[in-house]
Amino acid sequence: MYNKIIDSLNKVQKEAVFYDGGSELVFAGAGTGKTKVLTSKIAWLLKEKHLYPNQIFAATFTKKAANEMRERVALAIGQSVEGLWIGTFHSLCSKILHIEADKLGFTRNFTIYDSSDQITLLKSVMKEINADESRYPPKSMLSVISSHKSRFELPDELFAKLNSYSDRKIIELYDGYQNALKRANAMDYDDLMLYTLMLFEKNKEILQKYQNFFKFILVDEYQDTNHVQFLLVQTLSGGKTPVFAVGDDDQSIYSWRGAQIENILNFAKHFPNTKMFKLEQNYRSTEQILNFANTMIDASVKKRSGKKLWTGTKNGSPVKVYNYSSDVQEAQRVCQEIIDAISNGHNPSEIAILYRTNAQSRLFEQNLQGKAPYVVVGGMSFYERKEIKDILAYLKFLVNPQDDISLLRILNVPARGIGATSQEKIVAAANEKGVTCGELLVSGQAQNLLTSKSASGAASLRKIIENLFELMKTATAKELIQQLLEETNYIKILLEEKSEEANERAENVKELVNAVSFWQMKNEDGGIADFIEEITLSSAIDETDGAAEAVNLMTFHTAKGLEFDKVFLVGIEDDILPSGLSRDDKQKVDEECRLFYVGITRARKELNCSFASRRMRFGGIKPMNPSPFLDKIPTSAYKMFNLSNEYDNFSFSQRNNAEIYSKKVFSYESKQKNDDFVEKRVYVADEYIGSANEKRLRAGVLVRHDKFGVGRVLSVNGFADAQQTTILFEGGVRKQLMTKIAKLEIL
DNA sequence: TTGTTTATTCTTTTT
DNA sequence: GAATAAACAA
Repeated sequence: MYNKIIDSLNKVQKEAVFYDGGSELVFAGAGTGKTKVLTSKIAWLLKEKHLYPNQIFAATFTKKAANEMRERVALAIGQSVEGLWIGTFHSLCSKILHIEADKLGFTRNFTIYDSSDQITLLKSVMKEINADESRYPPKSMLSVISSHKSRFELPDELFAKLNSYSDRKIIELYDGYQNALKRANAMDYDDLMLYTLMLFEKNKEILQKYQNFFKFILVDEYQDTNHVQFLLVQTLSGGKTPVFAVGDDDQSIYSWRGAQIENILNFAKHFPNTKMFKLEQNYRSTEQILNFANTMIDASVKKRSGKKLWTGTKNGSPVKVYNYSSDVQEAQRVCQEIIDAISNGHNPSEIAILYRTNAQSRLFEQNLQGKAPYVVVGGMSFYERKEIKDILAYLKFLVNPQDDISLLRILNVPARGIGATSQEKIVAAANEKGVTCGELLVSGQAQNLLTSKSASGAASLRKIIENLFELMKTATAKELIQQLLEETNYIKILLEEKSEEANERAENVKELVNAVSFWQMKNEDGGIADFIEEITLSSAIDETDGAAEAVNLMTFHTAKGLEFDKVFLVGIEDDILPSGLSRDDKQKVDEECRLFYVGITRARKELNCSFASRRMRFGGIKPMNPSPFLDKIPTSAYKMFNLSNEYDNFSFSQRNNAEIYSKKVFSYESKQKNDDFVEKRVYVADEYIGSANEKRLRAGVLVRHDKFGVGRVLSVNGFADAQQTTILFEGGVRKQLMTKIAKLEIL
């Protein structure tokens, strides 16, 4: 098998795999066999260089990629690769930290806080130091903190170079947040890497241990590494261990998460005697799709390493670009085409709908519902649901009793009479005594602080927790969660509500038990702590069942690394792609362009892009324009279909119906409410008409032409250079003009 | 203290 | 439109 795989490599791929002179950087364009090269390299190291699996450190971007590579390596060398250090930076660091936690003042069973835990914790810190939430929005504070962390900027140094009050408060928050995490024996995502790096910097013996341990370091998706990750690789390599980095600057789409595209562009400077390889032969897409991608990114992004993908695959079908009248029509048409394709024998799992934001999935789901199997990857995950987070909070507290965030979440869940006032009392007492809330509760001191009703609630929670602590010593993960549900009556209380929603929640909780059981079968000696860590470090893509035969719906970001025969890129509109929040910053716009590029290059055989002229956004219908990225592509690179004048009335009435149902107007009896309904309806219609009054060129707008004078636009067809405007001028003169040439002034 | 309704705010991407 | 916060009633 090994020889067969090596033989199937092309010339450059072979050179990269067999190179034996130190660090390497492989620029691997989309679909050029990146994973193949990585797995071949690992197989080569094991087979030809006789390394042990545990001497190889390989960082990937998702767990799914790691698993896939592990399997492929095992297949190639025909034996198990147990012990291979392969995973995301987060999970690899977590593995090291679990071993070395005590050197950093944590215990082995520290908790990893997810984003909602982070917000709760930060908010509690803000309360403590009197930071106003409207002035310091927790969410944006967290992103500031995160970017400091990803650049390895610690609170102490930041305090040293302060200049204004505002800065100081933010660093105080950062500092307070870090201390609170430590008190809770918890780390956030950034901490996993930050603390590993700090461990290596502080403790040279430990660093040497790992440096001697690893004989080869591989990093996938190198363009998406942040500064701390770069430092980790550099430190671990120590200038000696070869680093094999693979990446594509054209697919750098995570700068908002701290990724530095400079890492890949400056790789040769950072690692001595780097050998560079460029993979440019694409094995995935048709010539038409590649041409579409290449011309788009060539024209839009200047700062690139520069490479040109090419393919031997001719005879593909042209890329299609559709202009729809509305988001509703877009969803209907796209879904109908998919349904037809499936009935013509297409495999649903080879079809994908990709969009910029998760919110866009809804209309597509509605139109596929009951007509075609589909999966929505990402968005609100199963583990983010209230009921699941509740149960997990119990489990997290049991694993790490210092975890106050989890304790406060379950303090009154299910309701046991410990409201906001009681909770504040406990928190205040804990702060005063310098202990955790958990300690107060378990020791029984919490009860003494409270009024009789709340005190008995606290006592019953204490009892539950003590029982579970005891059970945890002997029970399996599955038994523990079952007993937990039993003692808290969680499911029973839900079922007593007798509402559809509560029933569904109860079902979800049962599903969690199933998930634990299933996991336990695969991880026989794993404890509940391992289960929790696995799900907190999983991404949406890891959770999806690859075997499911279903149409895939996901964001451009989530789609990175995947490929499908038939791809629909929807909502390719200005203000969505690029996002309105990126529009003013050239660097951000470039990243959005690369995001579009990532989307395009997911397609193997067929690519369809679409944009709508109107779209429901922020609770209203807004006029939309095609993405400026489409303008950059020569019209010869695709086939344009303008359907913006069809089905207008249909989408109109459907929207009004949606309005009626969403407001539940029919459920109101009173006359007054019915009047509201009428008003609402008029309002909706007004918005449609209102859109024409905006300073945009579309039907209804008054324009002035140098020669023909003032006229009213009847219709606008096509876009970019090919866009034509039909105008009825004063005196009944009707003209069809090329927008680009006829300098129209919008009145 | 708890559950419900109303008001307000904020709308990107995720390990 | 949705999620969250605030206000209110019980």
